[in-house]
Amino acid sequence: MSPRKSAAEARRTRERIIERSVAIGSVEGLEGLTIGRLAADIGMSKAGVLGHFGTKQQLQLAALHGASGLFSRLVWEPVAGLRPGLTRLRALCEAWIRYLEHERAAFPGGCLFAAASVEFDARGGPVRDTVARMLLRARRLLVNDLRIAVAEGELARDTDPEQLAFEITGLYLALNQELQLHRDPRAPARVRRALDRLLPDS
Amino acid sequence: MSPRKSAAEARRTRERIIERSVAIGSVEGLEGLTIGRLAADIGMSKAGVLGHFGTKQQLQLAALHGASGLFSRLVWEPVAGLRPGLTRLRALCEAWIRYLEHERAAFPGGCLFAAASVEFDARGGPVRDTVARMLLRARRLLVNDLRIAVAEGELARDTDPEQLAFEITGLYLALNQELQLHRDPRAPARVRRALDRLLPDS
DNA sequence: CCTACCGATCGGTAGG
DNA sequence: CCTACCGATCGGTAGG
Repeated sequence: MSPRKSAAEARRTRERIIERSVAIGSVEGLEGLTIGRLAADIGMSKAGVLGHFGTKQQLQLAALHGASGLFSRLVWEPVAGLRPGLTRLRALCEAWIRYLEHERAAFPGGCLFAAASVEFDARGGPVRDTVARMLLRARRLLVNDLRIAVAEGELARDTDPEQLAFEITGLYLALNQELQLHRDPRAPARVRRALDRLLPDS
Repeated sequence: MSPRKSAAEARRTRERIIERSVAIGSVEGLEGLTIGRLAADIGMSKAGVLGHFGTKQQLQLAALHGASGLFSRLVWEPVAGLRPGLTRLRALCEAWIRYLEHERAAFPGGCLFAAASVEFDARGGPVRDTVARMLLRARRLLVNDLRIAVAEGELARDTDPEQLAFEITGLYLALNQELQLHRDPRAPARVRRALDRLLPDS
């Protein structure tokens, strides 16, 4: 029997569980993420894992919030202080590419949001709603800087920010598929070429 | 005890099982497609279902081949006879949009290939390989007509067919996500606008 | 945080 | 194509 842990230790354990959940979820999906497999991976009992979250659904939501925090820290925060508009937008897009390309430790199965999106898109419930909300929030980062770029005259006046954000989203989905399914390392260069055309110097 | 069926009846039963498997797999994924659920849906016993395929993996492969046949019949065959090059390419793209937009009966959870791609991209095995092969085959349809269009002078000489096919793939992935996850009916129009820019009249 | 346990369901098999 | 069954694993709970 393990001794009761302090609140700080319990929090650290919770973080470790979430980190593993994100990694497993990216490979097996958030439904394929089972308590038993997770517990064995971490070296805990099922009840010990579940005690931190209550239900599997709460664990799935915690994994999504963990992945969202990773995106914020690795993609958004490094560029948030740059000049709003085309400058920040380009840096954001580049950071996003690197995130999909290099975060194999956190996401061995590719972007968790791309995976969870198709896994839950035909269901109801809080997991699906959370995935949808987080993806829209990420897209809003694109739309926001696109609007500023148009207002500042950095992009053509007739640019449709929502349209362009949709197309950029497609590039990231294609990038994820190309890296994960086809293991084609040329994909990042393809995205950069497409972005150069979508976001031209005016 | 049901009487033994004729070979023709058995074949029809097999088709019915595959049709349901494609629909369930599009919603629950090909792992979430369980023999028990499928059997209950069809009104058969588990052993009766499994007898047609042997293993779950063979059932998954049969579902993929069924969906591939659907794509051939609904997307490729109607345009295959058109003039190769830009004409056929545009018709192919439009048929592809309608297929994602309207085939809710066959794919209530969205395109089975998009779903299976993220579900299996981090694993090995024949299901993953089959998904990858089928997606590449579909992309080859795009690349093929893009090459012809360039050779015929219908697209700019410096067009990169592989690059353009990659970008079009991204549009379809974004379309699938937008329709399934966000339920946004404006998505098909967005894809058409993007395609008009990617495949301009020269 | 653990052990011990619950009913339900999983993929699959035997035998007819 | 069925019934009856297998061991394994699922999410979750009781109790400490």
